[in-house]
Formats: sequence, structure tokens, C-alpha cells
Amino acid sequence: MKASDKSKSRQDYLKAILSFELKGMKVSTTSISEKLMTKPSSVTGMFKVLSDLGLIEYKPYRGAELTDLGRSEAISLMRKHRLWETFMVENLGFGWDEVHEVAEQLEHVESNELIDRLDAYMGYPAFDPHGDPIPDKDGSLTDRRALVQASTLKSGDVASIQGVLGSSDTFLKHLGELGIKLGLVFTVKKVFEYDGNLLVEFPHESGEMREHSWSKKLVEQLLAELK
Amino acid sequence: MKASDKSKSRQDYLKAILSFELKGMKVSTTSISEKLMTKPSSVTGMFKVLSDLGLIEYKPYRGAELTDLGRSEAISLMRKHRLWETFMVENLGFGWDEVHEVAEQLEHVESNELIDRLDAYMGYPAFDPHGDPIPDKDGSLTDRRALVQASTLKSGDVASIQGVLGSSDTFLKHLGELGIKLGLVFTVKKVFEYDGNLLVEFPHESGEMREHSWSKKLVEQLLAELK
DNA sequence: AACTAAAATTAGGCGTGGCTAAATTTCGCT
DNA sequence: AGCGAAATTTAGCCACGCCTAATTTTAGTT
Repeated sequence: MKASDKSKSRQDYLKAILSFELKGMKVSTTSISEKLMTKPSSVTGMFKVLSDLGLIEYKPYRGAELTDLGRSEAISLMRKHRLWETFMVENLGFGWDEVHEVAEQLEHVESNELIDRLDAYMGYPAFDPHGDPIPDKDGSLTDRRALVQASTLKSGDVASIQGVLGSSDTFLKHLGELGIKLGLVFTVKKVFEYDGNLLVEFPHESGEMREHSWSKKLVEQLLAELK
Repeated sequence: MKASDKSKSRQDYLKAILSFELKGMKVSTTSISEKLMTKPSSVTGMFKVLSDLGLIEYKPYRGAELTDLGRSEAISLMRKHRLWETFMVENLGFGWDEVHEVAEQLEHVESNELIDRLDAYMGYPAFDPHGDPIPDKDGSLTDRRALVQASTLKSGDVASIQGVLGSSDTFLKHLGELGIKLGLVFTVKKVFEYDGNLLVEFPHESGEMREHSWSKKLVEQLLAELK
């Protein structure tokens, strides 16, 4: 039995454990059993397995904690879940409240290539339809507190594009047409009070600086990090 | 235990059985065991289960046959498999030879809503990247023999669009721009020898007939049924 | 028609991941 | 400090889907 030996059950446990750790809560057999609709005794059994696999640190009667290995596995699952939810809402037109159950299944599909291509296809969205951050390929989360909607920037601000709130086809196409890419550094030259448009400056493909006008609707969907 | 009680294993058996029936072969426990990498005795066991579920007709020592219920279940799986393969190739840029394994997992995701929306998202492709027909929502297969590439039509032919060979974003967008939809009836007014373009006539949204020129590249991707 | 080889089924086990019931450990409270 | 309730673990069981080995049925050959 190897750590690479995934199973739907084990993955569900890892995700459940992560969800409690993220809330700063102790990971007890009871809490996990409630989340997974099983019984505490079943959780004890699985904790032993996960511990043997090196995915959690387990001290009987003391609860469990993810190891680095277990955490990266769990984060990868969270990434898959949130990317699939985003795809279903943004591309397939589902309501944000209709996608959880199905994403719960899709996240267990094993193919990093698939999820990375899906990520790229959607333009590397930083947040899912519920507003939760989507871990990138390396497991890093965009810290939402450090980001602001580009619509809140002031004249003179220098910032970089770090994420998008939507990822519908038309929105992404629009980004492409304007030359807006993840990481793009731009300067706000002017904020128009009248319509909320932003006059920004950033390097064109050719290298020279160019000025562009971004609509209010657009900048409300862009997440930027101030420099 | 109900028929609606899906399981990955049972679904794999149904698909395997269908694949032999489609080739006109008898469905023996040995053949299935080879396809699923199990042993004949395991197949016997599963045949009993499937038979109790009303999914197959099973006579010991005589092989198995899908019931209508089992066949529709198996065809639904084939539909899912082929739609996912199409999505991976046409939208995510996978090679046609890289997608089978992953589609094998994706087809087990249970959500008709998901697969129907995916189908619509891709423009109801009639064939997958391997050229195999994709069953529609009701399980009907497009009979490839009855369809021709629109590029083979002659001046004066009246035909209807019944399928597409590709479903990449740009291709589908192009179809939308030209007002080409599934079922569209059109008349070929002229075939240009020079570049293979087709001059066609069909009703505009407004109702009046309009002439359009379809490029060779486009009509090679369109499957039409002669009237 | 009988015999044999191949195919299929039955019998009996195994691992995973659940369960219940019983035993054990922890922890809050007096 | 000690007691009792709550949380946890252990023990023992079950269903599923697979396995091997032994047995039964089928089908081809003479």
C-alpha cells in the first residue's frame, strides 16, 4: 500500500481534515464522522490507515493533523473541486448553488494534466463562484486580503493583475483582446468619476508603453495587488 | 439493491458487454474477463448481480445479453465517454490518443445535467475525435453512412446540417457567426472549383432567404444529410 | 455415442471501508 | 482528587468485488 494509492474514501477524509484545519479547529473523530456521514469508529480505522500512509499525524485520543504530504494532497483536491465548480458555472451556465455535488465527484478524477489544462482554458481564475480562492498548480492560495478589485484603485496607483472574479467565455476573450494577462503590471493614470472607467498604462507586446481605457464593468472583475 | 444503484464496476461490465454486442459477438465470461482484466469466475458473479438488477439476460453457460434497460444505461456511458473525449481534444487541446484513460474516469460522474450541458456547450458534436458516433440524449446514434461531409455536395443539392466533426472554440464561434445550427436546411447554389468554397442559400433569422459563401475548410467539418 | 479439452460455475477466501456494541480514556465539575 | 459523562477506540461483523482451486457443463472429434 503506497501513498500514491489514492482512493475516493481516503481523499474524502483528507479533504474533511483540511476543512477543519483551515477553520482552526481540532480534528476529532466525531467531527469528521459527522462531515462524512460515517461513524466515529470508522474514522478511527481510517485515521490509522492515513497515518500509516504518512498522510496524517495521528495520536490516539488526541486527534489528527495533516502532514505536508497529506496537506498537499488535500489542497490538490480542493483545487480540483473549485476549478470544476468554476467551469460548471462560468462555462456551462450552472447556478453557483447547483455545482457542489457534481464537483464532489469530478474532483476524484485522477489527471493533473486534465486539471491544469482546464485551469489554463479558464484563464487561471483565482476565485471560484463562491468567492473561495483556487489554489494554483503549486498549491499556493491567492490571499484575498492582499488583493483589491481594480475598480477601487486610485490615480497614480501601480498594481499587478493577480486574478479574475469571473471566467465566462466572453469575459476571457475580452481580456485577451485587451492584452490583459495574469501578472501584468500597470499604472492607473486617471479615474473617471463619470462612468468609473480607468485610464491605465502598461507595456504593449512590442515593449512600448500604451494607454488604454478599462470599463467599470471590466475592472470590477479584475483582482489587483498594489505595488 | 436497486437498478439505480450505480457502481463503477457494474458500469464497466455494461460497457464491456455493449462493446461485444456492437461487434456482433457472443458475450462470454472469458471475453469480458479479458477486457476488464478480471477472471472469468468474477464475471460469473457480476453477471448474476446484473441479471438480478434487470440489466442483462443471463443464462448460465450461455452468455449474457443486455436488456433494454441495460443497453440504455450502457449507451449513456458511451455517450459520456465520447463527449468527454471530444471536450478534452477540441477544447483542452489534448491529442486524440491521450484522452481514453481519463474519459474512462469522467464517464462515471453521475449527472445527466452536466453531460447534457457539456454536449450543448460543444455544439452537439455527432462524432468523437476517433470518428465514433456520439449518442444523443435519447441514445440515438447518427448513422454515419447516411451523412456526408458538406464538402462533397453538388450544385443543386438540398441538405440539412446533422453534425460537426470538430468542436473547437473558434470553429463553434464561427458557426454561430454564420448562423449555422443543427438541422439547418440549405441549398447548394454553386460549388467553386477554384477554392472549394460553397455558395449556399438558407433562411436568415428574419425568415427571408439569404446567400452565403462557406469556405472549403468549413464545409469539410460539416456533416450533412441529403434531402 | 463416447471421450476429452475448453469454458463456465461453484466454493471458499481476502481486503476495503463501513457498521454496532462493548471497553477504555479523557475531561469538566464538585 | 475523584466521579461521571462524553469522546474515542477496540472487537467483531457485513457487503462488495475480486481471487484461486475444484467441479460441472459444453462442444468438437473420432
